[in-house]
Amino acid sequence: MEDIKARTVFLPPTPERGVVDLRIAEAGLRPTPQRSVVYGVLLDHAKEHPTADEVFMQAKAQKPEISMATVYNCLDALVRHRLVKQVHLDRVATRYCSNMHEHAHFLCEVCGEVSDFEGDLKPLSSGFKVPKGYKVTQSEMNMRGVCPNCTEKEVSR
Amino acid sequence: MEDIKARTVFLPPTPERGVVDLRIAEAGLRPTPQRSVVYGVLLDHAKEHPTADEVFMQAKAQKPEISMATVYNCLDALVRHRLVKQVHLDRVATRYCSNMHEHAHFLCEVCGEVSDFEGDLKPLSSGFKVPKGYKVTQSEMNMRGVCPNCTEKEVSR
DNA sequence: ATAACATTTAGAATTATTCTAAATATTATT
DNA sequence: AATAATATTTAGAATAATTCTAAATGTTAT
Repeated sequence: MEDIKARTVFLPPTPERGVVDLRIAEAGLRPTPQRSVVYGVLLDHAKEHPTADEVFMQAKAQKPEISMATVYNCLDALVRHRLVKQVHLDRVATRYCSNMHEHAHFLCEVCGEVSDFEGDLKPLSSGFKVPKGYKVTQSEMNMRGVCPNCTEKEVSR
Repeated sequence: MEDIKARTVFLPPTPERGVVDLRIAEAGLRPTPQRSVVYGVLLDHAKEHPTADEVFMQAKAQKPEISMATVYNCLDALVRHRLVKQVHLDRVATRYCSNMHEHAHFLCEVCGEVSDFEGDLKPLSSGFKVPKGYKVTQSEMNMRGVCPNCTEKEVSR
């Protein structure tokens, strides 16, 4: 079945339009229509970990005048205000993630799909020795390998 | 002092030329002059976590005919054969790391310097729940924040 | 109402990376 | 040793992601 537990554990229900603006405001950002759309797209597509380009296309469907530059501006603002996280999985496009619960990312090297893994990113509890004097504000844990779907297909060759 | 423990803990002595070729061969790669130079640069500059472009410039100093395409080819070959690791810290250029001991990376958001932190990247020991069926072959842990040098400077303003 | 400031926009510019096809080097086969 | 097959390197073009720029628009403060 397509219902892989790892991908569903964390996802909170998508908030209604309006709540999105509230969250943006709470984060200390002015809730412009563009930011709402961009953040809304990310909340609706948290599982897919979309790239800036994918966000742009989705956003455009809702607000045809929006520009790529604005998407980048909004994404940067949302990241700075801790509403979304950047995911740096490989040499190509950065992905964005609106799931702010502690979790790691997994990239399937066969199909390219990104999944969420539960766990603690706080350096100490995750077993990393942060040397004295370093102030850690963000962490990111990424893994790669083969997802269950692709393992199955490989076996049946 | 500049001698930050976190950055020196892991670094093995740079192997002599020839040993470099041996290691490349052991990894199952043909040791071409270009690969030796590229791998040598990475071993000599492990602390700096250079980008492809920085590797290119260093390599060029030793072998002026080398091309950027070759640097990318070599880096990819070295990564595939597990002699070096890619470090994906942000939206810009990928960095390369010849230190294959278990460790995390830390990016100082003020000065941009990358440091190594000791710790275990194996998902289980680092506290991540890998769901059944996922095969993890590589992990990467990245943190960001402010390094001791920059914290000091900020305080003294 | 006006000034100051923030945000958005289109498009150009930049940067990192990949692709392409020819040249060169290496290894295997005769 | 000569030839064929294969792998690697090369320069440069092409692509893709991201950043920059300057003008237009929108918002907040005076």
